[in-house]
Amino acid sequence: MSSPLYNRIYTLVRKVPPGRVTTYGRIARQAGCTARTVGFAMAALPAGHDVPWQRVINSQGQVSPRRNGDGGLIQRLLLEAEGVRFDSRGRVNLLRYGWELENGGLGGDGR
DNA sequence: AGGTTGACAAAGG
DNA sequence: GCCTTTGCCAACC
Repeated sequence: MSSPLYNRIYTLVRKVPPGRVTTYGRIARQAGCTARTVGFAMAALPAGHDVPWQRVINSQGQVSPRRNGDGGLIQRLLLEAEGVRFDSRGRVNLLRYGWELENGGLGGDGR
């Protein structure tokens, strides 16, 4: 958090409720930067944070396999534990679990 | 100061 | 539906 930008990103991610996921692009737009920056901020997360980084996925609804082999698997398990259902391809239905930041909690879709 | 890489997004084939 | 190219911003060499 050496930069207010990162702090902004972390704050936005913290606002994501359990059982819900969001995309890098949405956070990036709210944080005032691009998706790449958000991804980098997640990678730079220090140990002992309160940021549910696992709830942040890409616009494709898939978890991004970071260089650290087990990370993606951990993320998937954490989301499943929160009630997020993955399809056979390891993808999440953003229309159902996608959290709309601007609305402060959406999900009204529900199938 | 310049070039490459990276947990991405959007557009095109 | 998938894969490829372009653009993006910040960090690392």
